[in-house]
Order: sequence, then structure tokens, then C-alpha cells
Amino acid sequence: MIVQIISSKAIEAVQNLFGVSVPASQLAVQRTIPSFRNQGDFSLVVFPLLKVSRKSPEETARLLGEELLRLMPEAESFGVVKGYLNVRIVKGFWEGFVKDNHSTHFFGVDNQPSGKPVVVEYSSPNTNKPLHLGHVRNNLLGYSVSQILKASGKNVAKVNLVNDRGIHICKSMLAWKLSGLNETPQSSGKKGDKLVGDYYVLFDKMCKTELKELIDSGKTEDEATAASKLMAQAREMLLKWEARDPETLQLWSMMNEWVYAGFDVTYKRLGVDFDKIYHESQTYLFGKEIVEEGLKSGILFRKDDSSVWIDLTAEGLDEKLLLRSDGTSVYMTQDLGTAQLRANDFDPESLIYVVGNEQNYHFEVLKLILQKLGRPWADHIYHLSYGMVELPEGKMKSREGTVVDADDLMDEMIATARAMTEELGKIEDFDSDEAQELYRIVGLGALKYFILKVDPRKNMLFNPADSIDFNGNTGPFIQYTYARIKSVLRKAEAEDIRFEHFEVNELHSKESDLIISLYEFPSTVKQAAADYSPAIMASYLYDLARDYNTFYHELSILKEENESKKALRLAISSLTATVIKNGMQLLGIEVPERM
RNA sequence: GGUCCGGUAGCUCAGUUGGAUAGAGCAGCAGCCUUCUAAGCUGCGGGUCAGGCGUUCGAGUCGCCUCCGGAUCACCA
Repeated sequence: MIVQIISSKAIEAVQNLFGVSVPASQLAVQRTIPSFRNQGDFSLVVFPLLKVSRKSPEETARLLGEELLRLMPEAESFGVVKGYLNVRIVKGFWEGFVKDNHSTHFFGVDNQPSGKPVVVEYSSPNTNKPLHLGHVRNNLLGYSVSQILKASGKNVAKVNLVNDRGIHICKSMLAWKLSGLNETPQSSGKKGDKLVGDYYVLFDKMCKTELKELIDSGKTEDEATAASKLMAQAREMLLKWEARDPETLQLWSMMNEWVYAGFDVTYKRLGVDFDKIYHESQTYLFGKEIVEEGLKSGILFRKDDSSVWIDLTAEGLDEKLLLRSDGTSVYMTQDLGTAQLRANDFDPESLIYVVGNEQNYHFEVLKLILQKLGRPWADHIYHLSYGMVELPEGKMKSREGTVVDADDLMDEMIATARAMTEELGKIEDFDSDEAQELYRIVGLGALKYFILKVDPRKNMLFNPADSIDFNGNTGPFIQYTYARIKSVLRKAEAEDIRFEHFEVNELHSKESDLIISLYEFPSTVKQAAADYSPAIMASYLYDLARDYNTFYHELSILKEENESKKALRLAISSLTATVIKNGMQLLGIEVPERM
């Protein structure tokens, strides 16, 4: 990397000039800001060196620049502004970079996977209701982070932990049974997850009616809840399920199958997948052995009512329950068990949990307990905590019907893509299938980019009006740039213009801006991986697309008369297309050849 | 109340270990298609980086305090 080269040569230069060895941390090398690009490509801040140079900032920069020219064949010239040394890189360096990579299909994403796997858990839905906007953010993040980690050279295992048991599933089952309609996805034509979700809502309604009657008859709210027959029936059903009552199990597995079939459709459309799916019904009993182990080693303790706890007050947290007084496990117990299970299954380098920030405390405690229990891999648990998705009218509330359904959302985005495309009238020669495919790519591209461009940690606002805007900092803008480049490349191919041979003797500023952006793609992948942040990739791709569009606008490519320049511009264009395609793929976004 | 996260232009968001004059997009205004795709490009206006104090040659970025918003602190998951 050129930044590292400059940095290490600068250390050498300081040694030669002032006889002092300075740490790399003292030498900040950065891209020169646009105002001073006429002087150089990269800048070095010399203020930290004044103590050792005992000279003015300008003089220090000048001496360092001269020494760098001697030491660094890649340095062509330099300029000094105040305490900034601006270094111009020789054209041959960029020529070599473009020549080496312009036809490399997997530029930037071709790191060979090595090491133990990184296990990424994401999605993790409940089977009592369909996927909504919040899940969409989760799924897109999990998938994208997995792609980015892979590209950066990690082995990745994507896992899903489906919450397929518990009182909430029993509620759907009970409502379905009580309705007596025997409604199925086949009989109703409803998507399975929607159908089951409807019964969950129905249960809620029936429950409210029952409660209202009880309260009207003079009971307090608490008394009414306690007296609710429906709730009692649901609890009874859960007990039956845990006792493996055949009839209950059958109903449970039938309805879950419906949900899975529905989820599969949504997952497939969203473009996400998993290497392994865990089901809580099979793992919810795990973790108790770990609790026993913790009791033996004295890390956990039992209270008089025989419930089991861990005392984390020394860590600034509270006491946390791990086993109820009746000996049953809680969420934390299960998660300890599934973490161990995953450690056994994968022998992972690290465990990543893509889970909303409302569970920050849970994961902090989970990690701490496992560390106290001496699990070496616990140090590598990372909670990829993301913020909530809010709507302009506030939070999504299923009870108030303000939940944005994942399938509906995709439908709307694709319909919008269709409307926009038809209005622009550029694809008259597409057949119906090609057109449908384009609407899908653009609609989903808009949705995915809109969500992934914001820093995962932050809460985000999902404004439907903004999300369907396809101009500016959007997925379709980047897709458009790609299609535009491909159009040029097709023309070049038709005219049998090759671009293997060119010499770079001079560079237009728009050319060098673009080349340097392209050069930074591999390190951007690494950084996005290190930060678990698709937003970094999204932001990079937007800047790149913008750089390309100004380049495209200011310089002609095919009409350039100088053959060498024409070839260079085609090579840059080709590499830009590759980077956009590879980068978008890291976000789970496809790019169209034409649009 | 304790802990954690956030507060940057009217709105939505960037701002890599502290570095040059804090940037985009949207919205508004004004231009650019006889030229490789105008889903594009160019220009204009718009800021007490919530506020204060401190560290530093240098702070949106680090530390402390205050204010505002959110999450969490269940024998729920």
C-alpha cells in the first residue's frame, strides 16, 4: 500500500535527517484534500516532527520532501503548504496498478479464506409472525457483514437461530384451533407465515375481548389477566408441548412448517441464506450443564428458593438469574448453551451476533459469564448491535398496525422501480422477463442501499418517500453508473477496441482521482470488515460512482483521439465497473448490465 | 436513579488511529442533452458540529460536567 510506503520511507528520512527514530503513529499520511491536489496525491503532516527537526514547519516539510524523493522511487515531486508535505506519486505507479488489475474479475475480494471460521448469527425470527422492516435491517446487515468478512479473507459460517417454541407460538396454535376453520395455506392461498401471524393477532383480539368482559364485571386488570381462560389454555398448551403431547406436537410442527415455507420465500427474495439453522425447540434445554459447572466452580450460587444466579455487582452490573426456582431455564441459560454448541460445532475464531441494541445488556452479561467460566472463545464474542428502524410517525407497533411488512415493502420498491423505469422509457427493447428482472434488481437495490448506508449502531429513520427516491446517494444511482460503464464497454467491444496497451505520461485530475479511489478498494474492504460496517462500503461506492460520473462527463472515452489515452480511460472504466459490481455484491446488491 | 448508545445544514446522513477551508444527498433556486445512457453533470444559498470547561502546535473526533433523545436494568425472549 502506497500509504504504508510513504509512512515507512518518511521514518527513514527522519532518521537520516535528524538522527531520530520516530514511531509510525507520529506520521499521519492521508489523501491530499482536493484544494491542494495540484501539488500532490498524498499528504504528510509534519507538526509532530518539529520537536526533532527544531526547524519551522515549512523547512521541515521541505527537507523531508527532498529526502523522500531520494529514498522513494514512487515519489515524483512534492509541494509544501504550511505544515503539510504533499507528495505526488509517479505516473508509472498508477499505470502499473491499472494494467495489473483492469481485467481482474475479483479485484479486491479475492483474499483466500484462512483460519477458523467466524460464525455470524443473524435473522433469528420468531415463528409466530411474518418478517417486518426491523428484520429486514437485521437480515441485510447479517448477510452483508458475512460477505464482507469473506472478501477480507475469513471463513464465514452464517447461522440462524429460529425461535420456534414458547408461549407466543402456543397463542397462534390455540387461536387456530379455536377458530375451527382448519384454514391452511393451500385452502386460503395465504403465505404460511402470514396465516400464522393472523392467528396470533386473532388471539390477541380474543384475549382483549375476554379481558374487557372480566374488567367490566368488576375485576381489576391484574385480576382479569390472572382469570383469563385463554391465557390459561395457552399456558396449558405449552406444558403439553413440553410434555411432548403428540397432538400438540403435530399441530405445532404443521404450523411451523407453514411459517418456514413463508420465510423461505422472503429470504430468497431478500437474497439471504444460511449455512446452518438452529431451532430453539432443540436447544432450549441446553445450558443447564454449564450452570451445573458454574455452581461447582463457585462462579454461580444458589439462593434459598433454589434459583441460580451470578453476581456481577463487582463488574458494575446486577445479579442475573440463570435458573428459575422451579429449575427451568431462562433466555440466558439457553444462550449459554447455544454458544457452547456453536463453539463445539465450528471451533470458531469468533462469534458474531447480529441482534438489536435493546439486547446490549444481555450480550454484555453473556460474554462475561462465559469468560468467567473460562471459555477462551468468549473473548471473541462480538455483539453487532444495531439501532431500531423508526417510521416518520414513530416506532413500529404491531398493535397499532404500523408495522411495515417485509414482503409488502419489497413489492412496493419493485413497483416503484417499474414506474420510474417506464417513465424514463429507456428499455423499450427489453422483453417482459428482462424488464421484470430489472425492476427487481433496481427496487431491491434501492431498499438495501437505503438501509445499509447508515451506520449499523445508529437508529435510523425509514421514510418511505425518501426510500423510493432513486437519485443522489441511492442504490440505483450506483447501479446506473455501472450500467453506463457497461454500455461504453459494449461499444468498445463492438468496435474491437482493446485497451491492454497504454502509457501514462500525464493524468487528468479526474483520471487520477478515480484511479486512486479504485486503488483504495481493497483496503476499504478490510476496513469495513474490521468495523463490521456495510455503511463504510456503501459510502465508498457512492463516492466512487460520483467520481466516475464527473470523469465521464468531463472527458470523452471512445471519442478520445489519442489511442493511449483512450485505452487508459477504457481500462479505468472497466476497473470501476468491476469494483462497483464486487462492492455492491458485498452489500448483497445486484447490478444490471443495462438500465 | 444506575449503566450503555446517540445529538453535525430545514430533512436524511458521511466525516478511518486528533490534522489543511466540516462534506454529500434530498428539498429550494439557476444552468447543461445535434457529443460514449440526463436514474447524470455544473453552480448558488444554507452550520455556535447540543452547551460549557479542559488536554494539545492543532478538537466534530480525546477527558470531565450539564442539557436533550433512545435503549436497558424481569423467575419475558
